[in-house]
Amino acid sequence: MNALLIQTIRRRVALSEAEADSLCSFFEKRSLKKKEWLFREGEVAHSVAFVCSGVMRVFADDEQGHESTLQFAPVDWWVTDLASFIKQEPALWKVEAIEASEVLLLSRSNQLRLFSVLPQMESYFRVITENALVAQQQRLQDANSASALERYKSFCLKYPSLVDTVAQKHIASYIGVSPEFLSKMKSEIIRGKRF
Amino acid sequence: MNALLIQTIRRRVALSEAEADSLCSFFEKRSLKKKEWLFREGEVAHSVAFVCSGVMRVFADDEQGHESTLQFAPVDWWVTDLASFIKQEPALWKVEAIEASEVLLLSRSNQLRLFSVLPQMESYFRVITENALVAQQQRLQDANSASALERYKSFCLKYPSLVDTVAQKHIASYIGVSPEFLSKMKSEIIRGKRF
DNA sequence: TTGATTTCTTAATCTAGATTAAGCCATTGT
DNA sequence: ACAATGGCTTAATCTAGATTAAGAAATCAA
Repeated sequence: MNALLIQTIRRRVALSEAEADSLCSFFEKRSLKKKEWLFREGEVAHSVAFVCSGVMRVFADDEQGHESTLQFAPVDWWVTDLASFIKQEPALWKVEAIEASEVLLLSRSNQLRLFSVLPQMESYFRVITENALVAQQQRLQDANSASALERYKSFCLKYPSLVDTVAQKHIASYIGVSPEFLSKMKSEIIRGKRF
Repeated sequence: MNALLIQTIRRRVALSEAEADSLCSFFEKRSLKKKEWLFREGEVAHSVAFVCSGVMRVFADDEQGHESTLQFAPVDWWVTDLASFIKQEPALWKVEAIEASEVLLLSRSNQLRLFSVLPQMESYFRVITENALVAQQQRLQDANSASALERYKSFCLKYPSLVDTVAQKHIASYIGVSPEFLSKMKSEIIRGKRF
C-alpha cells in the first residue's frame, strides 16, 4: 500500500479503500542506484514507472553522439518510453536514475488487466496522457519559435526543484542548446543583463 | 451514419452495428470553406473535429508575429486545441480549413457522455492520444537535434499527400524554418545536391 | 588524501538558418 | 480582362547558437 501513489491518482479519479488496496497489488517496487538504468534503447520498456523518490531522466543519443533529453521525472511523475511500452517493441529512448530512486513498476500486461478491473484507471491514464500531450505541444512550439533563454525560463518554471540539482549538461540537452551556451546564458543572467 | 468515421474507429476498437449507429448520433456535421475557422485563439474549442474531406491546420502566432504550425489534419485525422477542449477554457491555438472541408464535430459534453455509454470509446481516445504523444516526442527530438533538411524529409514521410498541395510557408512554419530557407533547401534538393 | 575523471566556464571562431529586400509568378476578386 | 494581393525565389547580409579548445572547479575512486 503506497500512500503517495494512491494520493496522486486520487487527485484525478475516485478510488475506494478496497480499490486502492487492490490497485497496489498490480505494482512492483524497485530501487535504483544513481546512474542505474530502468532500460536502455533496444530493450523493451516492459513497465511504466511511478517515481516515489529520486529523479529519473528519459533521453537518447542523436547521430552526432549528442544527448537529447525528452523528460525529467521527479517525485510523483510517471516515466517510460511510451512507444515501446504500448507496442512492447524495442525502445528508442533510455531511462536512467539521475540520483538514487525508488519506483513502482506497472507492467503492460498488468496495466491492461487493471483497465478491465478498475475502469476509472483507464480514465486516469487517458487524462494524464492528454496532459502530457498538451505540455509537449507547448514545448514543441517553444522549440520552433522561442529563444534559448525563453526555453531555459520555461524549464525553470516547469521543474523548479531540478534547476540546482540536475547537471547543467542535462538541462542543456533538455532545452536543446550546447552546455557551453547554457553556461554563457547563466553568467549573463547573473550579471543581471536580462531574465 | 458516416462510413469513414466508423471504419476509422473500428481499426482500433470493436463496434457492433447498433453501437456504430448510436455513435454517429453524438456527432454534428459541418462544412467549412477554404480559410474558414473552426475556432480562433481566445475562443473555447467546444468540439474535437474528425476530418471527412479537405485539410485542416492548427497554428498560433508567436510574439514576432510569425506563425507556428502544430499539426496538419488531412482526411480521417482528428483535430482540436486539446488543452482548450479538455478544460473548456480559451484556446491558445487556432484551427482553419486550408481547403474546403467537411468535418464531424464531437462536443466535449457529448464526448464525456459517449465515454459512459460506450466505454470502448474511452479506450479509443486513450489510444489515439498515446499515439499522438509518441509522434510529438519524435518531433520534439527532431526539433532539438535534427537539421532543417532532416525535418523536411520527416514531414514528407508523415504527410506525403500534403507536400505538393499545402502552401510552402505553412510547411516552413511546421518544420520551424523561414519560408525563404525552405525555398533554398528545395532548390538544392532539385539540383541533386543531397536528399 | 590524492590522483583521475567529469563537469563547468570562458573565449575565439565558425555556420545554419534568419532577415531584408527585390523581382516574378499565380490567384482572386471585381 | 485587369489590377491587386499574396506566394515563391534568389541573393546579400546578419546573428543566435555550435564548435573547438583550454583552464578551473567539482566529484569520484581507491
